[in-house]
Amino acid sequence: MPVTIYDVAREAGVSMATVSRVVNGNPNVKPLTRKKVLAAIERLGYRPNAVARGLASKKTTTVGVIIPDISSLFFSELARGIEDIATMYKYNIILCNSDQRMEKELQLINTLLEKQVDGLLFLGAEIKEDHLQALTSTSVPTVLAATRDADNVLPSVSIDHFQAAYDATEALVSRGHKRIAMIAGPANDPLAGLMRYEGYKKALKDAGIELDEELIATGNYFYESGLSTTKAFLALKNPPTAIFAANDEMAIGAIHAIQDSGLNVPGDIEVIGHDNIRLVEMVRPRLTSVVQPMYDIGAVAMRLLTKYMNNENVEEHVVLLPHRIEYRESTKPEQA
Amino acid sequence: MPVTIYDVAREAGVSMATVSRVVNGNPNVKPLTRKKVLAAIERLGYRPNAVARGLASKKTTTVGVIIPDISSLFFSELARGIEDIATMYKYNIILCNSDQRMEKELQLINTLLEKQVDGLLFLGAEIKEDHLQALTSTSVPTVLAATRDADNVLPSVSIDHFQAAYDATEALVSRGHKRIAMIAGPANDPLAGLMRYEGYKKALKDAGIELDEELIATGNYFYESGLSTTKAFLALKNPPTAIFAANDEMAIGAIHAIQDSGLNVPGDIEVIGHDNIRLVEMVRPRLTSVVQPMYDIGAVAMRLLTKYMNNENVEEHVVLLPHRIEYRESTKPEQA
DNA sequence: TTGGTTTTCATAAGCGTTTTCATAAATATA
DNA sequence: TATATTTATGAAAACGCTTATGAAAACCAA
Repeated sequence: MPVTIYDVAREAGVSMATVSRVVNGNPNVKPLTRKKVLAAIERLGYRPNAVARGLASKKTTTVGVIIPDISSLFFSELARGIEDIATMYKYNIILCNSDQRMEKELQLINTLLEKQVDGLLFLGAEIKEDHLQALTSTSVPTVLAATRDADNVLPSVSIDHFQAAYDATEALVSRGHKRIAMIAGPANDPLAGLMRYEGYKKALKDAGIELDEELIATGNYFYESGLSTTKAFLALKNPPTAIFAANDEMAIGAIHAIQDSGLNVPGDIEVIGHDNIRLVEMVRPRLTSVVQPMYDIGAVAMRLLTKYMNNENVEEHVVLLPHRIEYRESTKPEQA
Repeated sequence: MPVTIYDVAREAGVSMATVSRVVNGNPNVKPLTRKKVLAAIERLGYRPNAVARGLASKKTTTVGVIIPDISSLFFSELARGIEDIATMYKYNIILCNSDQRMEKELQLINTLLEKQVDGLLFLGAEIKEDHLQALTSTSVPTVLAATRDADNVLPSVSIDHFQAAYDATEALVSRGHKRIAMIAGPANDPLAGLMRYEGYKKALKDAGIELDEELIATGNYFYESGLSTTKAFLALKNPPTAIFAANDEMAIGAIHAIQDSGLNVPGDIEVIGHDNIRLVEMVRPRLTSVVQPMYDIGAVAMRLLTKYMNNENVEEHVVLLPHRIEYRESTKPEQA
């Protein structure tokens, strides 16, 4: 029923091949012919069928994006970066939520490959052997965003989580704190979970501060867990004087727990978060946070992927974006 | 290079048709044959080509989603609802950001139709004649989510914005307020902007309160605009005693502006927001807000779309989901 | 057995493009 | 003018699958 390239060809009095050339901007078409074809297209309201094109050309101008949870402030910002660059390079995005469940992740990889995506963007936490297996056994280029496989087999774009956490802790140390608590992420999250914890430990060690197990809690990145873990900290006989949370939501939970107990931030306890999501500006006091450039990670990852899809040369397949600390009112000015 | 259905057929000693039947779960295959085919598939690592299938079957099991901005807390929650239901019905999502720019919206509609999506979900603010034109001139079913066209031509899922705003204002009235300010949305946003404003006006009128232009500000839905408009309110010789903001982010901005000026919420000024995004729990005092069930809107819209795609019967093509007010600490308990 | 059903499968015709490949037309070169 | 190049076009073969159509096989009742 819909009008096809064949209809246009007949209407314009040329062959399908010529119509195809016109549609695809092939220069080898006489201007007059091009005009006739364009007129026919207009007259008939022809709309090229991208599926047929995909079959014939073996390109879909579509990339698959596997993301843990699009409703998270963190990932949705990343997704926006991905989509903007994708649009710039004329790609569309098939977006899938994985909830970090490995089984689902593997299944999604498969579905997306069935759909013949030209490339794959994988966001998640842990990259296991099965992931590597699935992602490397295809010729479809893949880039990891905001994560990294242990052996740097796959191209990836992220920040140096260890160093970022080190810097955050160090900032607290340099403010004279001895009892610095950490609300860490789950240990099965090697980067945002484990690496940040390692960075924290190293910073303490370098400062000659002994690790106190009581000051380490594990959260799940949600506000609620920041609230509850901090309540527990405050109940200690010797509570912390500073808290570093592995992400901002938990940090905000920490702030509220502190305030709810009648204490002051940063007066009594200083708090520093991680990621610098938009929320940090929407709390009082506003949250000091390690800037993780989510949008840029998405954008750079997508850009990197386009290079692989075009067989362009790539110098560095593991890119670490810079991080920094954005100081706000949840920490005191550094001592002179 | 990749293995095709033909390879599987040869390997299993059957015809392509039979392989196709097995892959698609057609029951008309002898168990033994099915087993042979499955074994061959396994052995060869066959992965069906969805593009070829799409061309042959004229179904892509893909739906297009046009969304203003995925990085917004509001829309990303909606998107999650859409995606979950889509997954449930075996559809994939092509996600596109429109930034509410009409030109881009129209272009995206076109692109998605080229990609032969089985259905279209459109989220945005204003539905103009051009949108209607583009969306009704195709046989691809479309559902509007979180918005509605003026004449209810297209299927849609949303809430009754007028009534919701009425209720919110009325709640403030019933608490004895006479000077109730509103931070409205842009007037070119017919539902969340205009309708909520109308609801506010009507509630005041019904309460016999005269409209004071000074107490009406227009924001852009961002935190910053809540902050600045409220600062202006506070500078009035006769400032408001209650504020209704057209969305939560602006309401939170309002709270902080009030607190920054040394006043108390809800003691001096009560604040009520709209949408009930996750943020409302992350402020002190926690924000009273009109619940707009974003996730459900997305989910219901997607479900509705599946019905159209399957030619199922649909009783009501314009669905209004219920709203309610969730009371928290930014408002005082109702007077006895 | 016979004839009628029902199952099970193979053949082959699309689906709407892109992309060789070959040829015709136009232009340049000698 | 004749020949060599270049440029424009068309014919037709993929691309990998679904889906009539219809034949063969298997089953059943009489």
